[in-house]
Amino acid sequence: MRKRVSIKDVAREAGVSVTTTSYVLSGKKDARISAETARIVKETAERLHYVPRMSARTMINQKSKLIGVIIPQTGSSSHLMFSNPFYGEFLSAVEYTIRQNGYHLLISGTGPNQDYSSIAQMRELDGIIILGTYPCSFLDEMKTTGIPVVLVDAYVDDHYFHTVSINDRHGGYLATKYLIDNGHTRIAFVSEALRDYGVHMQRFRGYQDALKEAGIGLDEKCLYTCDVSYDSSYELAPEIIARGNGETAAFVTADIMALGLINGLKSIGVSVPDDISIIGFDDVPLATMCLPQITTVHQDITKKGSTAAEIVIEAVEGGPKRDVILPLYIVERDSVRRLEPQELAKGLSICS
Amino acid sequence: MRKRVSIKDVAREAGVSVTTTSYVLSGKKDARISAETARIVKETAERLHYVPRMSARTMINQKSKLIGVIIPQTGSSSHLMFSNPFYGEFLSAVEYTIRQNGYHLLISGTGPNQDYSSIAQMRELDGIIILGTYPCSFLDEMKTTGIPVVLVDAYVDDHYFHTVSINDRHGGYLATKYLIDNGHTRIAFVSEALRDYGVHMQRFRGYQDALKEAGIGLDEKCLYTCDVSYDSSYELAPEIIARGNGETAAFVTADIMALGLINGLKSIGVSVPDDISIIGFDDVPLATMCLPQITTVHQDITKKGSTAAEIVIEAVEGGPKRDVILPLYIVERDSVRRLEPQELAKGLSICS
DNA sequence: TGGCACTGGTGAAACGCTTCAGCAACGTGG
DNA sequence: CCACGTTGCTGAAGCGTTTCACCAGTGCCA
Repeated sequence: MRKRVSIKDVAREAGVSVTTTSYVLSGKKDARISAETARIVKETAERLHYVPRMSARTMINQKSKLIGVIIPQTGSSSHLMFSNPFYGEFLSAVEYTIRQNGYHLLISGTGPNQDYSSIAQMRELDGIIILGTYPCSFLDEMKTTGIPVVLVDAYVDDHYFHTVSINDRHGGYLATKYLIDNGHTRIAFVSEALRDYGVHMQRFRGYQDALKEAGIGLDEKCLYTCDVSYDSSYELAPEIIARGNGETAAFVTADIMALGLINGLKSIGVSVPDDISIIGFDDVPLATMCLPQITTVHQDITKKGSTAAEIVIEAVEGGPKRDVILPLYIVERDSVRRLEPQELAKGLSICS
Repeated sequence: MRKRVSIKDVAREAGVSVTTTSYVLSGKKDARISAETARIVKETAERLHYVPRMSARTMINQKSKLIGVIIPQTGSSSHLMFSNPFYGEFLSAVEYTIRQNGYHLLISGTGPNQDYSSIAQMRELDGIIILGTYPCSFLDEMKTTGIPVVLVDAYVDDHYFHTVSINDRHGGYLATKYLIDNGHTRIAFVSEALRDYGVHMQRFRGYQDALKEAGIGLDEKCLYTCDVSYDSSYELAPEIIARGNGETAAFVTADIMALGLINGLKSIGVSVPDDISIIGFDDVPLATMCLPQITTVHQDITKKGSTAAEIVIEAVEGGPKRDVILPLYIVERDSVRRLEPQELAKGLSICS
């Protein structure tokens, strides 16, 4: 394999200096180059298939035109970071937006002993998009690098970071209120293990808000935890029934979990929404592909991705601090049933 | 923001030369460094949070430790490259394997006028994984760069490229034969538009093989085309019924399409598998999340991703040419119904 | 003709790192 | 005491770019 052609080769072949070649090819408008020379250089570069190397450019401008994305590892498996379709849609939007702006995307899942701030420095990333929540020490490290960071779906109160999110608390409130408005009073809350700064915590707060507003007491027995994955919530179904709390509805904080739960319940003879109503969160495409179609809190995942990408690029290019909150709303489908007044007293029949 | 610490800073602080510092930190065993000096240098580097820059290393070794992945844009949308859950699972496996080997992953979707060989050269990618099929000119360009390429799910007959695939033709054969063995003789074939070198073409060949073996003539009217997406196949449902070919079964060449079709049929009152049987391909997680659960041709997508990653890394490090064919098999679920002999004569009742 | 501005171009330094070649000091065997 | 190998370390070149500073030539005006 022969050596790759460098700017020197183009210069020699075109009969001009490296400096001139560089000026022509990098298209600086203030450089004084005659039209003829420019033509020759461009032609020569074309002919030799010259492609400038980013590594050399990076050394000089301290800009790599590379954006990093960090995606959380959900659950226990070490590399099923895409088990939730949410990530695919998000990533797709980020990649597209980044690319349209002349950047490229470097992705990394999260491992136990991965040092992301090192990766960021090693690769001289211009900016980073971080999805989900992480230990504060990690974010502190990121801060010291001085690289712009956009936090998505994380509630970290630090002026340094840009953020993109939805009002998860309000979403949780809306979901729960929707169930209440449909006559439910015993409402299970199913989510990932609650962590500070996480979206699930916020959605839980919203759940509490709606309960409180309706004068319904919080019953800790109605709180369930599982991984954000289909299988994990599927396996949760028997436990919910076994506990015998008589819930007539459940607010599940991710559609993928809602679907797992619905099918898990179905597998043990409990029907949604006949026996129990379920509302999800996210409105991933999956929510309409199954039966019953899932009533859920809609958020625009693609918009979330493209917004995060836009912000990080703006920040790289000197833009101001930004915090964007995207809208959200309930979309009514078939997984929630209206409870008639006379049913209220009875509670969930299968638990009687 | 202060200047980033470089190897010079470490050297000065540790009171040794840059050369010595480099030898210590890059851990060359043949370098002759006293234990004491090594200790001091390491300590200093740690204390200053020194992280070597890849761009500088890349210039010297001509190795970027960067692997690229190219994912096809499915359908007409410009950035829904993850509309098929297949990609997420594949990418996840690739990313994990790559990372475990000290590489990082650069991803790029496909755009209309994207020049990937330029990206590859610009970023000095060590290797590339290409998913799906592309115009030959594109592959030729990749070849001229001399960068190792692993083709996944593409039937290109060129010794230069490594490949990872399954026996799609055999898979198509098995799927079709399964339908035939269950008593079906009028069998629709639903796939993406057939292209040379593509997996769908191979699956079609398998479909033909099985038909021929069973003495069933190929009926062009039973061939349907749509995008590899849920929505596109959903919308195909009315057309299949409208054509009135009396198919009692369909072989759909991707699960996501199979699901779209099933639900599309359902929406117009046609039940799977009661009215029509459907077999899919891929066995994505989705296939078991819906009702009926989809009978399909299983392939190990995660394995496909990790294998592609392993091969590309091996190739980068001087490994031999490799062509891997992964196993596949039918997994029986609920979307195919056994047709009883007396039903054969009648054909599909709804079309009568 | 001298002074000056403008045009079109070049040389060389710099970015951060690796690595070759070489140097001084110190045994060690003859 | 010389020759030679070994140990521990360093100087400087070089990777492919960009960019600052400078230079030669030309035209123009006073």
